[in-house]
Amino acid sequence: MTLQQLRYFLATADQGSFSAAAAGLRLAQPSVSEQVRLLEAELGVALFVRAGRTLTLTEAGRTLRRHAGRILAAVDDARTAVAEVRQVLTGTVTLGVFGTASYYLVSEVVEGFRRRHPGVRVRLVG
Amino acid sequence: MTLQQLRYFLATADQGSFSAAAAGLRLAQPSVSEQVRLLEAELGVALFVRAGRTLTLTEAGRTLRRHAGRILAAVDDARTAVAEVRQVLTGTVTLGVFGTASYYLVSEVVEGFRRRHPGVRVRLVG
DNA sequence: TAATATTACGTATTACGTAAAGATT
DNA sequence: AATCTTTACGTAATACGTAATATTA
Repeated sequence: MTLQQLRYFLATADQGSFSAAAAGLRLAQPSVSEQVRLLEAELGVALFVRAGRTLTLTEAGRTLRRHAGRILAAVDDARTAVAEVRQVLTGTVTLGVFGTASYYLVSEVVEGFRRRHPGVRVRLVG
Repeated sequence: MTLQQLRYFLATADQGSFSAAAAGLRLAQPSVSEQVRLLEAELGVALFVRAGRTLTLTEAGRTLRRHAGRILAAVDDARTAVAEVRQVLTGTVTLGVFGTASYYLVSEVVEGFRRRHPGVRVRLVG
């Protein structure tokens, strides 16, 4: 089970069609079909009932649909959370330091900070 | 971002080492390193600070760790839920039918049922 | 020097697209 | 006939392992 497969499955379930889902995902239909087929194979259940050209979700399909939505939402949350941290920890900090022994005193702290936050540029101004 | 990458990342964070994580996952170290590196590249943030041979999670890494745990748990939930449905909908139903016109009457219902639950074997006994 | 991480590179897997066939309305 | 799905197959991307290099305790 991959996130990609869950996305393709969800798009197909939403659209009720492989071709429509593929169009929305800007992919060829067979690619979408294949991934859904692989997902079904791994889970050991049919997710759709193919009756002619009409697709219907099975019970398993409806179940997975709910869970897939949750999973993909959690992935988006993760992205957002990390992006926010990156935002915060990607800038420049300018530090004014006065007094002779000061460099010594701050160097240790600054080094530790730099190690933990490599994305932040630390400028020391004497 | 793939589930695989999240698994490798989580294992590495838990073990505090690429080699230990790789051993646990029964993979070669470079494979694990590479996937984590790709994950960092996609997110645009370092997840670990490489200080010598010691790995430490960055702020972004700690954030992702929490979310990754949630995501992978949600995936397990999905698997379990689908497996339960499969369990229920993979058996044999034997239906005793009496009376002359009965087959006609039930056939429509049975066909609909079969369509919705292809995993269930339906036996009709006259 | 023993243990760990990174880099380099070849191989095997796999995701994708195009093309063709099958099926249904 | 037109639309959709599946099958078949070749190609490109990529995940993996082995080997070599670098780095540190």
